[in-house]
Amino acid sequence: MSGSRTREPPPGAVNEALTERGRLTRSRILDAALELFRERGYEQTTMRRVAREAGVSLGNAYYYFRSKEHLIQGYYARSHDDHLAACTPILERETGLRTRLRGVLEAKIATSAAYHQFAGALFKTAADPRSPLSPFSDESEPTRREATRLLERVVEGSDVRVSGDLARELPHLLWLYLMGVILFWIHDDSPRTRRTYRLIEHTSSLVARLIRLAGNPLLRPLTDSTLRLLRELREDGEGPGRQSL
Amino acid sequence: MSGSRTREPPPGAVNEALTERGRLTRSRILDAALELFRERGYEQTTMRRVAREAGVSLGNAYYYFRSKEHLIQGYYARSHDDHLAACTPILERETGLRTRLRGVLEAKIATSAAYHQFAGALFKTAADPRSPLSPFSDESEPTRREATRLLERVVEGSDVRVSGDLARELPHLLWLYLMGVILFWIHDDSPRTRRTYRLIEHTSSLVARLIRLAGNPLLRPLTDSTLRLLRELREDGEGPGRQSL
DNA sequence: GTCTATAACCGGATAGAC
DNA sequence: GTCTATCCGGTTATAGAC
Repeated sequence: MSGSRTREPPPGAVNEALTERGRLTRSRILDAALELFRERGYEQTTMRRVAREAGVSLGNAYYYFRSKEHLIQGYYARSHDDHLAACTPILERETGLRTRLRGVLEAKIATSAAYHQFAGALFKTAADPRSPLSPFSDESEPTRREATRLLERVVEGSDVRVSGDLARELPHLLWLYLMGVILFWIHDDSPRTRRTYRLIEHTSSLVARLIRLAGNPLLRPLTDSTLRLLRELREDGEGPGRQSL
Repeated sequence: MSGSRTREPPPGAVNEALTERGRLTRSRILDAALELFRERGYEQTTMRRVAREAGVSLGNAYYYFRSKEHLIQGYYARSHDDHLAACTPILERETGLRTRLRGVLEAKIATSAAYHQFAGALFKTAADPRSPLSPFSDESEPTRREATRLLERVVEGSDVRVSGDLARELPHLLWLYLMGVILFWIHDDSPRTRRTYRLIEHTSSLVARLIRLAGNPLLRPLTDSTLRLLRELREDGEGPGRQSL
């Protein structure tokens, strides 16, 4: 509200401007935070405790992370890296679209398992459109782009050929699909999130079949309208931000 | 944490056990809160201020609303009532599925317009699966059921005939679709949320066409798998809660 | 038993000294 | 870059008035 940003903004996610000691301190704080998040969840973890575990003062923790929420960015980055690593063997081995899709989705859930409880609280702040943590925000753009790129590889490396317009939009649509699966997973309290795996098993097959059908004459008008809609929505955003759905 | 609920739980959403004066006080508090939310948003509204505007003490406000978040339940109820009222003429007049669907969705957005900014913050707490405010929570079941019922009327009153299995699942699917539109709206910062209206215009048409196509032999297997999946997911929830997606 | 008011507590966030 | 001292607002405890 009373926005008078007189001084340099705190480092935040960017490590570049930090000294060697600074980078170390920052990483100590982040490690402590992630461990506490895993152990007792987000809400139950106080900034005071994070600072204490990391061996720094409260104010110092705020020097490196503008807010408690900003600690979550660290989680995002790490999570995506884990996911990428887990996907590589699948994408190198498999060629079936359904199998590739399923493997990538399952890998996301599997690598996130330890943070299932935590992810609920995480999503709470992520859902706020004004939060930099929103998956739709400008600040999340790099991670979002990387994830979309991964989904592009899923299609490209498969034995299914997709035509021009659809090929362009498909990665974005699949990213939305991934978001939906994650949303489901967050709400899934079945043992070992069994239901999410079932959801993935069935929907990956559905989605793969749909993609194959998209070019069929019966569905052609529907496919075209959908693609036109997506393009329009992407284009008519005014001002900066929020353009890429 | 130290949970010793020795006394009766505060009234909360249920008005029944209140005296006339109590009901009045409660409503004064809610009115004050909603006005402040509209004026300055959720975060910027303090409980102290709400109490002051309503002419009661801070403690008194907490007597009627367990937490700041619980004030939001009042918003939900009022919002749904407004929506219902705005829908009635449309549902009585129109018979085309596309038109009915579009009208109902547009009514939701139009009646919520004044709370657009507020809704962002609202969604923040609503996205937490453990929050009673989550649209998927047990506590939201009544409102969810009413909304689903409304969408059932959209289909039933139309000139499109839908077969047994699909007819049963369709209202739930349309409710999910509505949630998706609301999610988009929350993130939509175009002037007068123009993009959301465009989204509704196009997707209502798409969805209506899809519903008509669902019975087609080409799509039959896909339709059937989808319905089977939905039934399965609904059924294999263990324990109470979270059963109805 | 129904309701109101006051005084804390606790944790996220900030200011400013070193 | 790091600390200490505060602020501020959600929440709770509790004392009592009707």
